[in-house]
Amino acid sequence: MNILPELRDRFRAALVELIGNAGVADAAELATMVRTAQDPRFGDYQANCAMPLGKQLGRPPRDVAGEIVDRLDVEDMCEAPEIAGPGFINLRLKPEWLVAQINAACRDARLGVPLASPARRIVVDFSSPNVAKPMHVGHIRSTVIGDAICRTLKYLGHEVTSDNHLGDWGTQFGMIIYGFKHFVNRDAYAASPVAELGRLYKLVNQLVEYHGSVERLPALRQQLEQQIAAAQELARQQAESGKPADKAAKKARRRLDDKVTATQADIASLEGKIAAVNQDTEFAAIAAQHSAIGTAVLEETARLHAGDATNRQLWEEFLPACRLAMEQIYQRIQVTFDHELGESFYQDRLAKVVADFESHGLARESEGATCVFLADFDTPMIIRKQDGAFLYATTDLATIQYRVQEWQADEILYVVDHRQGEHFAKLFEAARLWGFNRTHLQHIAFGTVLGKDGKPFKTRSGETVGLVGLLDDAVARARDIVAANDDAKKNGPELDEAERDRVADVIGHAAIKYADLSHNRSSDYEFDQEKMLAMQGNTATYMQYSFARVNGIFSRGNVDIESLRRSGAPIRLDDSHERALALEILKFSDALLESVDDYRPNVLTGYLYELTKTFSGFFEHCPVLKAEDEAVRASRLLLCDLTARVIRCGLGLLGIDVVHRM
RNA sequence: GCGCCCGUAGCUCAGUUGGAUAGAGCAGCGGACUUCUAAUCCGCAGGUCGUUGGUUCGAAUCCAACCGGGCGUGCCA
Repeated sequence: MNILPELRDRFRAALVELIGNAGVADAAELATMVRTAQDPRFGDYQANCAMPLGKQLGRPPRDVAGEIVDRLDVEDMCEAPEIAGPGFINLRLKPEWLVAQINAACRDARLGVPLASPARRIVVDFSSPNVAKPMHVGHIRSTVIGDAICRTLKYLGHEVTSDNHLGDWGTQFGMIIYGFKHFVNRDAYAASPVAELGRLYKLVNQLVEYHGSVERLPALRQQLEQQIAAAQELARQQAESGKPADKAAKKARRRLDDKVTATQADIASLEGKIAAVNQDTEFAAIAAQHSAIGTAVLEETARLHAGDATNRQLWEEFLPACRLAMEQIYQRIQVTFDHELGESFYQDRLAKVVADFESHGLARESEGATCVFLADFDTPMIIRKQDGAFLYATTDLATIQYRVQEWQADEILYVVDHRQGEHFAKLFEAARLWGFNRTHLQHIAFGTVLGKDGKPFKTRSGETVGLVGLLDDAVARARDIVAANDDAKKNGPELDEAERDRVADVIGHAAIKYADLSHNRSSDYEFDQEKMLAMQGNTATYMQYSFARVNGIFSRGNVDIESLRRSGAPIRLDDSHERALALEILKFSDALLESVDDYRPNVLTGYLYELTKTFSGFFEHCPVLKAEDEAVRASRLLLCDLTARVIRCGLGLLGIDVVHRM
């Protein structure tokens, strides 16, 4: 049962009756102004629609509230509604209704969560790493958020297709092919292809950046001199004018100074890349031998795309190894995909996409490239480069066509970094012009993972942080915490070494996932290992602990919860903490709907946190095993069980496991 | 220059079509283990919601300007 939608329906009916077809206000919109009460003193739910309606009707809102209440049919669910303040309508659920609902949820394998109707066909595009590069911290968000969205949508009954749009056709393969041709260590490659390919990628990338830096540096230094000169000139002029510097003058100077600082930082970064090579005479010699590596890499890529036999064969040889390495990570974090159609899958469709755009007059040549010019955008979307190569915009268009035609997608979600916002805005507009205007396309944007310094999370040497190392680290920390806690137990340790390992594995991975999911996806967030493994606050560990604690009750009391569930023993809600817990459990359904409404998993984590806190209150005040009589004991055991089931289900929808002991 | 996003407690963050007294965790202070897991719980303290105006019964939320920060901005993805 979705409580909130049910109440809104009832209000809509009442509002339609009240305002009829007067056209003054939209009853459906006013009905959405029913929400959970902010303060328990106001009841369980409140409706705020009387104020705006009163305004529109030109009548006192309290009178309007009264008329809404007169027409409102909630007698089966709620106590008599109360009108408060300027015209709030406060609702309090009837105890007998709550009892009936919580008992129904207890008997329901879906915990009272109805299936969506109608179900939508939704394609979720997420994770999408470049297969030739090792996965790093930047891939966490897309993978974890996308996975949670898929799981939740599926649970709600939608037809979800998850697709990992792998980067398996880009320049990175040109790099590996070039590296393989010039630098491969055959023994290392035989021993571990992926490690050797990773080394080659890193090496070639570094050489490309080295030469690129050497090339750009003189111009950048010149630019710096000009900027410094401009800044000095401005300062001199302002000094000569004799006038005290006003706000605008100060701003102009600071703007120039900022430019100087930015250029200095760029130069320092380039110099760092150059120095890294030059410090090592052997490395410097290699760099000198491969001075044209930048263009050579692009040529290798072009040859691959053109069907060159050698490069094609190398690509076919490398790809399975790279994918296997990725699969291992996905397996480890328990993320699966229905499809993994990478960029290469669409390569023979790209020419037709461009031709289609041209023939429909949607694209035209500009500066040698084929461009789609769109209203509201200063720059065009380029779908074919001067040199004839296609871009990811082209692939994305082909992908939309495929997903709509082959999978009948009603909706396609792209769980991708917020920095690509403009790309997707253009892509969606271009797709609409192309004729895909019945498919809802949405960019599920997310912010950046930051380090302790508030800047994008990097290692001390400035490299991106590898995903495997990060996971290993989290599990190792979890292992220490599990051991310390188990050792400190009153009656001595309960877990053997194997179980400690297993628990640490679950908790460590959960901590990383949950930390990501519990933040509003559109915000940047600070990656803090200590904090995400903390046992207090809104962390996975805290939820898992609550779950384990419930299980502790069952095992200590030798309770066979399965048979108790089947026994049909009724749940009673006599204590206020029991009532609060039951209401929270019944809100699970609404939390899932809200979480999926704008694809924000943090709505679900927030709900679970509320649930566990409410459970703490119950646990504190309501003895379970030592309840006053058998009926109360059974009722409370079932409430504990329901709490555990919701936690397990909710965490499961976030891709997070539970453990029975910890 | 233009565009998008952000600014909430000492720190990290919630707060989403405008609702009643702005919430958590950490850090600080003070309590609670012979009683179902103290990885916990309870209490205290901590705020001009960047600033200034505006819209209205009501603004952290909407609008404008400004201040501060991030990102993007024609041939990478």
